[in-house]
Amino acid sequence: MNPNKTDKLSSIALSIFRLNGQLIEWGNHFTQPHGLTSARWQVLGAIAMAPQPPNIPQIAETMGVTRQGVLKQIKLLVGEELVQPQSNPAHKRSPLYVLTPKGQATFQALSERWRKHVRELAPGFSATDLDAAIRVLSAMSQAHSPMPDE
Amino acid sequence: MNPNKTDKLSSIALSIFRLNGQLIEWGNHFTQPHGLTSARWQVLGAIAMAPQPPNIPQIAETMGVTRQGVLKQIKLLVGEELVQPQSNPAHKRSPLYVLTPKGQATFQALSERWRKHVRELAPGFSATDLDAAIRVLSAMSQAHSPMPDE
DNA sequence: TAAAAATTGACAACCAGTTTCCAATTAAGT
DNA sequence: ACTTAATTGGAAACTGGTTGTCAATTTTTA
Repeated sequence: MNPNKTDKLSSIALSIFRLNGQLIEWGNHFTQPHGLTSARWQVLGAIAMAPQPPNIPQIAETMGVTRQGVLKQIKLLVGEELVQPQSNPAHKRSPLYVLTPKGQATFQALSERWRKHVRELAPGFSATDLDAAIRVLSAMSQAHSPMPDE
Repeated sequence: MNPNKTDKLSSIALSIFRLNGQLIEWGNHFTQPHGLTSARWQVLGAIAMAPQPPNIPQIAETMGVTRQGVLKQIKLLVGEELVQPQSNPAHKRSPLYVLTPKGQATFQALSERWRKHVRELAPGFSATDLDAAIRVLSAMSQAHSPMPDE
């Protein structure tokens, strides 16, 4: 076999960059009919999937971005009445966020469309390949995780 | 049927987003001693690896970004004297770009450090897993490639 | 060959993320 | 309990990408 492992890793890194751009672009078109973007869809999902209503740093943590990045999207989502702050008994300044009924409806509709899309894609993939890909991505993530605070 | 495959694809999509951010961040630290960033390193690489000196749209094509995005980085790279425009016989307004000696030295040093880094990582990965990951990423890329111009 | 279409660089406006500050709040240490 | 440290929202400046528009240049086509 031709490219050695180091070349394969390099090629995967470049694929990640390219695919990230493609997925964001694709998601922008996908969510446009619902008045959303890839970024806001992700935040909506992080709130919807959280076991408890999360505050901003918790959303940022699960998404792997900074809390400032989440903050900007949250303000927009609140403005669009898809998300609502909820007073936090444990922290006066840091509200918890929940989906409004409109937000729930939007997220549910998007989830349905997304699942349908992925179901159509799935037959093109082998389950063992997918497992292998998950192993590789998770190991790369581990290997390039942020430095311990210096 | 295999209801797991759809979940696996979803989880891979989220991994892509997270890993993209991590790799960019990691690359910024990695290239900082050379006065570069992830973005400029990638452009430098696209020029270094091209079989012929490319113009801006060609660089954009191989990187999977827009020519405007490349344009901004190119202006910076030219300003830092890592890259040089070269008059294009075939197009008066669209120069071809080559690395300056300084640019070659920088890219070579970075390549060496990168290969070393990846060689250290490689033993943690199975070659068949890497091949599977490449298949998955390439299929996902195919499935979400930009719509044919409408 | 002349006219229409596509390509290209340049610039501006925007989106989504980052870092860097700051002030308010909460948590920890003594 | 008091002081200090860590967390948090907020705003600003910056990076790196996008789209859109425009004028200059190919390229195509009629």
